[in-house]
Amino acid sequence: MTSETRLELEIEPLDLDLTLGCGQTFRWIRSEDSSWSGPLGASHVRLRKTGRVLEVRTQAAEGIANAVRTYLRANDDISAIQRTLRRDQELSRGIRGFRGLRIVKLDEWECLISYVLATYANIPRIAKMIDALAREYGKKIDGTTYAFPAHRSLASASEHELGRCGLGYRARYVRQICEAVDEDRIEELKRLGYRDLREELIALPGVGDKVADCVSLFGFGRLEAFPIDVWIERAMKRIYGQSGSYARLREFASARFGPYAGYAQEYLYHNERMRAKGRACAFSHERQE
DNA sequence: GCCCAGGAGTGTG
DNA sequence: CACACTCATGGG
Repeated sequence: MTSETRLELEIEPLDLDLTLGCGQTFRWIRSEDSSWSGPLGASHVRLRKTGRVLEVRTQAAEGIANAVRTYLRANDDISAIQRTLRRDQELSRGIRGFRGLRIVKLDEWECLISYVLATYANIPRIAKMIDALAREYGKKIDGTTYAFPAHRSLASASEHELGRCGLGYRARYVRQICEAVDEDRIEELKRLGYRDLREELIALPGVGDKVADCVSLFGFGRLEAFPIDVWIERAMKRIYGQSGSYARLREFASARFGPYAGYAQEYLYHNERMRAKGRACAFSHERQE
């Protein structure tokens, strides 16, 4: 007896394939008609972009328009961000093709757990672990979709039970984080500046430099965060000739990209991955050896 | 079978 | 500070 809601939004620029396709978030599924479906908060939505129109279909809920706009960071001024980043000589030639790549705003708790799971696992497996957790501990949204588990629900599970979702050694970290962080703690963290937030996140078991920056960026929306994984490390060396410790690379990125380092990171990340797949890539010049 | 994965923790030089 | 080793397991 639930009726489907259909609405149209305009969020520009926006490329769903680039934004939801790989890396930032792990729960969206692309259909053959190039629509994307996935859980958004407590609802299940289907997104499709035709021209400038973003079509949203969902079974649920008031406020879905705002939820989508928040999730896709509709208020980010991509043109202004790209104008700023284009001052970087190396970045300037390629980023126009990434205009539709937006940073997403994930739920803080979901993001924290997801990126702890993401350590030393590839993307298909990360998606599988999260899906298993949602199926086991998340609230059922509709026939096949489960919401990401709330803190209360995950906290009720033992390490062994969590391990049955295929988490491997990560089960212990999830268990420990459940003990160290609850909803109130998340609210406190929201009020911190990036540096303090980062410090508090790193203090958590299973959270190091990279995960702390991913959670700062995708969960807490701190656009100055610059997560450095193996792909970014390669890009920094290949394009800028930079290598060394995490702190050193982070300082380089911060000085170079400033308050929008997070967007620069996404552009570099996607470019490097496309390059590895042998596709046309934006910033192609070599600088190694 | 092999190699690698959006790393982190721990120990050592 | 830098490096080396381990962690548990699944995808490609």
